[in-house]
Amino acid sequence: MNKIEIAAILTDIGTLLELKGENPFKIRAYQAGARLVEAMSEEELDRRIAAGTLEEVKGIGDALAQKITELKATGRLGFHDQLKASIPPGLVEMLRIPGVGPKKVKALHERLGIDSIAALQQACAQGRVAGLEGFGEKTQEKILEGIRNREQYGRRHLWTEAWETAEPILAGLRRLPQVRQAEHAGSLRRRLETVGDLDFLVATDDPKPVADWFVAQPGVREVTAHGETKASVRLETGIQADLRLVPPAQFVSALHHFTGSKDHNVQLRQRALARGLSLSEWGLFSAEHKHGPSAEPGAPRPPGPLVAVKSEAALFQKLGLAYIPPELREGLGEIEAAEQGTLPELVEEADIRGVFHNHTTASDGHNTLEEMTAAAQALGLEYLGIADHSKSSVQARGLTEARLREQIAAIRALNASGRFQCHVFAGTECDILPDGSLDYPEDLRAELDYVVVSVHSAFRQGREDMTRRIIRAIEQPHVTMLGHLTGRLLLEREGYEVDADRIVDAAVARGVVIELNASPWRLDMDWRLWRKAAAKGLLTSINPDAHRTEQLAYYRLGVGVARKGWLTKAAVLNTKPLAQMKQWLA
DNA sequence: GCCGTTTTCGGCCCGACTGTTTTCAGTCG
Repeated sequence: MNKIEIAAILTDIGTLLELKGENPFKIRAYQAGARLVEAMSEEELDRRIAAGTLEEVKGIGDALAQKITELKATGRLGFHDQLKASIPPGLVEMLRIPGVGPKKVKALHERLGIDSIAALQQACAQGRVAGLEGFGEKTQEKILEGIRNREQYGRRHLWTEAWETAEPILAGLRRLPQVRQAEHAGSLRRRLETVGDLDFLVATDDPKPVADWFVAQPGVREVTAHGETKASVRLETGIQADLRLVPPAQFVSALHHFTGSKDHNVQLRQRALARGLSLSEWGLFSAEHKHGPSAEPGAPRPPGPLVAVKSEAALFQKLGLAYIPPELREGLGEIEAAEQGTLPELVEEADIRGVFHNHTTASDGHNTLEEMTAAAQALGLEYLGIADHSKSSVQARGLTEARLREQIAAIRALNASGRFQCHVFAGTECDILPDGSLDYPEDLRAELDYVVVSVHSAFRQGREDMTRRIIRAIEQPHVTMLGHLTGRLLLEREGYEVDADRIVDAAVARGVVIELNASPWRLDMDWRLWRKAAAKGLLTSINPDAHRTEQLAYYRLGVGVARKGWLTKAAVLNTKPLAQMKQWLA
């Protein structure tokens, strides 16, 4: 059983315990355990299990260590099985309805015998839910609405889609006279590959007109909250947007707070407490009153003196930390690194000098070689790598060997013509065949400036076969880089299963690059794997995989993801200027 | 269930909004 599966079971235990009404801190311990397991590499997990050192990880104690070990060894956990058997599966599903949490599910189940979404819908329609203590007409109506829209509401959104929705709203907010400052926050600002909802933050002394404007925008389908400090709407696309309104003095702490992630915030607040401070969206306060002798349980806490901060950097500094860029705020070790001064100097958009892996009309692209070159030059890029599909990708009009030779000649001629300053590298996206051999022979690969190798067929081979197939492919001569490691399409299709650790090791050993495919649907290899891979010496190339001129700019999206993966300029091949790039490829 | 330069027991991050209440529980982020 791998770490993802183990983490999923720990999370499931947490959910089931919630439905049982268990101690919330016990539930949190399971959830935290799941995240810790996920954040470990497979190797580290194996090593710790074998050595019995799981408990050295802060947040994993006796009970979790034993359960994780049992799951790894047997793939099962008696505790989980029993728990699962004691709770109807429909109850877990009911949790996905907005406004319905564990307490409500428990009440519905115990008092009305409701054990599925279908039964709940029926009970609401019959008016039985409104009569329940703690429920009412509005709750019943909200549940019905939530059931009707649950597919659309539950969906996450591609980062680009969220960005395109958010930008005009942010611009609108900034135009309002009452707005001093406005920013987006949340996973959009952290550049997570998918975004659940949009978070906007506004500094203002006069919140009401701003909130009123927000809920009255075109495209708002439903207003779910409308208060003095917060307004929430559901947009026509199903995406939820939250607006937070704070006085200008609180803007910094609120921006930090709503940028998150949750894990990062929890860790930072714990750090604040350990230093006698209390951190919330309202600012950084002295916390002595909380632990002082006069503090009574349940008594309202007057805030201690405010510790003034003018910027996020100053906020981190007050807590003894270097500035942590938003992309890194995932609670995955950035606070420790900021404390030790070992945060990386992250790659930036301006560092990118050229882009590899792009398609033309020769295969399944929509623009010609010349159009793509002109567009790359317009973006200020020094070089463009063409990589059309190889012959086995028939559906993508993959090039025969003869056609590829023609294309190489055309690219050489274009470079010689002097029509563009932007240099074009002749490459291919060569299929990795099911047995790990390559779609073009060695002599043809040798004629190219670079070779990307990718899997486009036989996705269902299984983890071991797929891993061996890819490793065999990258160990052949004249292979420059591996394309999209897992072939995933975000929100559409899971990637094929691979042992990323072994492939990374093989790539490092052969000096092969693994691409960071920057298409918004792919963003593959996943950012969570890059930090460790780069530490092993792996080089990446941020590749737009453009099929039309506008998509060349996807490299910017890739830079955001590379930053999430802690990558520096030195870890990214296509930050090299043209002359160095030519040398490197020679 | 986890954890300890206050503690091996008694805490565990913090606050807003809604709806159902008349002082607060549940949900959410």
